[in-house]
Amino acid sequence: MSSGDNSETFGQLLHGTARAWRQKLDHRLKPMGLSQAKWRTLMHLSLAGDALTQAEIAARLGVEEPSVVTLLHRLEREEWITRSNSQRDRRCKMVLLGRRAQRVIGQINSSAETLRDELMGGIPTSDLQTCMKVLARIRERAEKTDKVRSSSNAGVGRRFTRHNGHTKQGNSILKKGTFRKGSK
Amino acid sequence: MSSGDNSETFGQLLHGTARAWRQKLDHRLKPMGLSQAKWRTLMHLSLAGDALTQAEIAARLGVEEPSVVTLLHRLEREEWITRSNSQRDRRCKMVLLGRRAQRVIGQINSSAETLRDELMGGIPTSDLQTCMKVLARIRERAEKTDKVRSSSNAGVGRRFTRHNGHTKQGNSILKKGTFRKGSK
DNA sequence: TAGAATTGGTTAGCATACTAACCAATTTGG
DNA sequence: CCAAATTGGTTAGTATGCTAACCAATTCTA
Repeated sequence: MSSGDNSETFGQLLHGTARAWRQKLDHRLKPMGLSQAKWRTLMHLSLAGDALTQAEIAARLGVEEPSVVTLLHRLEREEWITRSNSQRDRRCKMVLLGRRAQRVIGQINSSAETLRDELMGGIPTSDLQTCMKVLARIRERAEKTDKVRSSSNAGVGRRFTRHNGHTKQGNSILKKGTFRKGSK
Repeated sequence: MSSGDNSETFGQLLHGTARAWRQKLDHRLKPMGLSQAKWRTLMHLSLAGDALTQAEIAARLGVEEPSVVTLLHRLEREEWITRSNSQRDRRCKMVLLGRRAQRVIGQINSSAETLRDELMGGIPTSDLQTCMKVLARIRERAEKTDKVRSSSNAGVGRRFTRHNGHTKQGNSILKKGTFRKGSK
């Protein structure tokens, strides 16, 4: 019982808050046929202003690639996005916003922003900054691989690798494991 | 572009941090055959020191009841818990820690606590407190039902309602909707 | 006290995310 | 240039969580 057992741990609070936020946003976006995961995908596409590959989307969303596969399938089925094969790299699929999304992306973003303002309004900016600093620090530590000896790449390395002519960014989630089998 | 669009929004950071924390804990607990969801369930049971109903567990975990059903199924299948029918209320199933869990609950908790210390160590206590205050405030707002007119129950009411002789606590997640159909 | 409402639990169906394993294309190294 | 490694994408299987709809037991109320 060494640490804080009174009331609630930081972790519980962190998860509960993230969950409540996500739920609320899902609820708000529902009438428009969206959810947080979908909205975030569209938002990143809109922000990029250009087609992105699935790998880039995964990196920006901070999720694994298989997760975006099904996510994009759903978005495509509902005509929020379109996918096409890249010219320069036949492995890649370029994802871009469909008409439907372009038409309502503004509304959607402003809905998310309204929520943001409702949830954070009135909280002193300095407190918010402290909070963000703390969260960033925790996330940074939590994202470090647990102890897979390899020393020296603790830094920020390997950003903006351009192989296909596509710009890549690695927005945290730094592809630690690689889990590829020998492929026989 | 009224709010902070530079670098990263608070929401992104919040979710990313929660996700990274969960992933890390899952990874640490994996060798013991657990995950965050399972560990949290066992922890609450251990903390209660007594059998709990599924509804109580749901409330403490901050998830919906159907979610605990499958969670408890998995925990039962792996012999972490046992379930039995309540004497006083035949609707209830009392859930309690199995031998297996009792034997290792200490280890598990200390594993979680070690992680907590690793992630938060070195961060000024006052910063942590500010952060928790901010999070609590955000969560509180996010948990308010969106505008379902019903006025007056904005307060903290309806806690520790005891009907079956079981103690209930409603640890946030305040059963807003109730979504019951007329049952014909 | 009988019917209505509520509560505890469940099932069905879906959304989101993960790991493991794999294929096809591209890049790298000798 | 060719084999090996890497990279982009996918499928399969699982975990976790949700809403909707329902049954059975209990509590409330007229």
